[in-house]
Amino acid sequence: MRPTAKDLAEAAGVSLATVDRVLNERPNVSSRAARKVAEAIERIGFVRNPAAVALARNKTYRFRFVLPTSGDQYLAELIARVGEAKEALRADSTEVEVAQIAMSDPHHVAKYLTAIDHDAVDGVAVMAPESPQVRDALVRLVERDVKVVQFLSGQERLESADYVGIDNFAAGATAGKIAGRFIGARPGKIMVVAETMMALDSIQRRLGFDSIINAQFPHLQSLPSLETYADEKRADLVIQRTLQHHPDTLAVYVLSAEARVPLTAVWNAQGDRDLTVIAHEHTPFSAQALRDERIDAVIAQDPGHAVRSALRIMRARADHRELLASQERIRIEVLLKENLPAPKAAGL
Amino acid sequence: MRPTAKDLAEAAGVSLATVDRVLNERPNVSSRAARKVAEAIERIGFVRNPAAVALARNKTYRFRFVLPTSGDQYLAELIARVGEAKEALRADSTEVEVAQIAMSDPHHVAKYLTAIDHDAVDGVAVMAPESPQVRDALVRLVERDVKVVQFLSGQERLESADYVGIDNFAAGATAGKIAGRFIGARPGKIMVVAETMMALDSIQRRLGFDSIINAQFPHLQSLPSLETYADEKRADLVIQRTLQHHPDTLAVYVLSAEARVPLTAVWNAQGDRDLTVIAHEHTPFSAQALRDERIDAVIAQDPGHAVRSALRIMRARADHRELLASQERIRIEVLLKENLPAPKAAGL
DNA sequence: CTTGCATTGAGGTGCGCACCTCAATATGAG
DNA sequence: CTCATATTGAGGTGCGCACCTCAATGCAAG
Repeated sequence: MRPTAKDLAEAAGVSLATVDRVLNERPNVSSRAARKVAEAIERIGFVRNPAAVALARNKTYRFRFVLPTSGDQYLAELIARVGEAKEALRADSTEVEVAQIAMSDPHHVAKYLTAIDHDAVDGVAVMAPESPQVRDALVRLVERDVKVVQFLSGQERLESADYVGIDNFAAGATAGKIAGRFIGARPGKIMVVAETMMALDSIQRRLGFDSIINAQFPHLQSLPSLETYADEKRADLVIQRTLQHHPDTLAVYVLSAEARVPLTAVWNAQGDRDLTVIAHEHTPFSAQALRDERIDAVIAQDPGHAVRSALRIMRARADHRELLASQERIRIEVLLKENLPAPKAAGL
Repeated sequence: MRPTAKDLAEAAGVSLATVDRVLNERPNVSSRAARKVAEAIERIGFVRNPAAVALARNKTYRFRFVLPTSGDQYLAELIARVGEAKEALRADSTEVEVAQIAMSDPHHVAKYLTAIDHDAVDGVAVMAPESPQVRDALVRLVERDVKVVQFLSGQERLESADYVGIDNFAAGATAGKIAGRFIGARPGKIMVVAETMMALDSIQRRLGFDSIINAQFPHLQSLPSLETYADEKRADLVIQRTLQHHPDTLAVYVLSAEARVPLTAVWNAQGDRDLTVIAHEHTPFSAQALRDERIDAVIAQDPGHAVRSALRIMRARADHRELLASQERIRIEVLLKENLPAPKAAGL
């Protein structure tokens, strides 16, 4: 039979009350008693019954995802996954909500984060661009004992918070390797497009990409990043111009999650060129383009996994629990037409 | 406040006892009462508190992984992941164990499975080669109300059991696509090596591989499968002979999880040829070879994910619970040197 | 009407723990 | 020694549900 707290008290030679004080880190425990209990825990292999703990605490956890308003397909996918998790966690007294706020003004974001109070929320997963204001606001959140997860965003990593997402340098390097190997021996140029190069993740992907192209594919030259600013007309213009100026363009690498605007522009302007196309994130658009062989490869991070991982982390932190690091590492996935997940999985 | 069973009874206009009968599917409930309760569940949004259920049931779950004895590195990795899960689930009254049995004789495997009794085990995850005997034994296990998961193995899918693992045809197709694109325009041959082609998963991978090579890379020819039977001498021999007979060999595709024997033979015999090498599964060996650029790409299925998925499925089945299908789909991962996970993740 | 069975309700117990109160004892400072 | 404070123990309550017993009611067949 599995030992209970009562058994533990007996084994440690103390009362149940003292065991309770030790287990829940309450005050007024002598170091001698604490040691006795700790030793007994090891000796009899005591493990708290999480079900009983949850029942007795009768606490509801409240976690919030703070996401941008501007909605590309990847964001929509992300929100759908949060919705799924929300349903799945309803049983576990865990409330999950999404707040979408404008990310353009760092002060506004910081203000929003600062207004979050510890009583209303146990943890937040924040997807916001890098800025000192936001970083400070996150630090203050942590100080108020709100668990913080830096979520899929190119922020400087905080010591006091967890990060969920891929290594963007490595993701860029992966894209570079695929591009180089897919292109083959032909010399030529690679067009690199981003929504904006202000974002840290775009910068890191670019650096990773270039590091591989330069080191391993010297016959290829990656052109300066084009920025679309999510503006269709501008994208058409700069992309068309670039393709004209560089007739020897062999490939296109889209750094941002939203590939629709730049790639539509590319397809309009490419003529009869054979371009190797690499984009980021699995979305309905990128999946269809993979199937149509208009995109050759997609570098992706699974949004469902990211959401669940963020929730597991916040929950574990709230309970002062350890977690399985290997499960929380988000993989840099390489998606081709051939290993694309089936669109709608038959309910298993 | 979240509604309890008591609230549900009130809302349904029945007693707690009847609610209990309905919720736990006990006999002696009129269809009228059942309807009233079901309606009230919808109306007030009642959800059982899993913590309370777990506590009241006070049941310990027992799950067993039935794996082969013969140990390649992937199997070792798998067993290590089961060990991790075992530790993690200790708190949740869930016992996880590994049984390694010889898989060479289907009768022996079937006998082992048949000997498992319902009282001792709630679920088994079986990794065994296809055979009618094993399939029948699994069906009988299901009939005895043991939850069965077909685990990472090339078995004909049972209707009554879950499958955890990748689509091996798609995995082979992915390998084919990578091989074709990495090789480029040069015409030549691809050597295909397997431990044995008796295994269904090897066959499916081969079919997937060939389908892509034939359809998309007509300048490439994939040679008949070489079988090593895990015999180093034999591997050396057949591989050396094949390389001699086909000087225009451009790539090697190793179908089996154990790539060490065939690839060592290849490296010994390749001379100054530049070969594109594709293998399966992330192991210390394949990871190191990726880093050394002796393997170009690895097609992998995450063993940690597979183990956790199998456990989640068995647990959900035992509780008659639904589960999130998207979480249980094992991805066909493409690993390059650039997106290889860090060897030892710093504890997060 | 009576008998037998199906259905329902009332109520109790226990799962393992968190959290609380109150009294008893120990320890240290002065 | 005396008082204040720190430490400890005993005991109770409740979390939400599963599982059990027993009595009461319903209903239908004979």
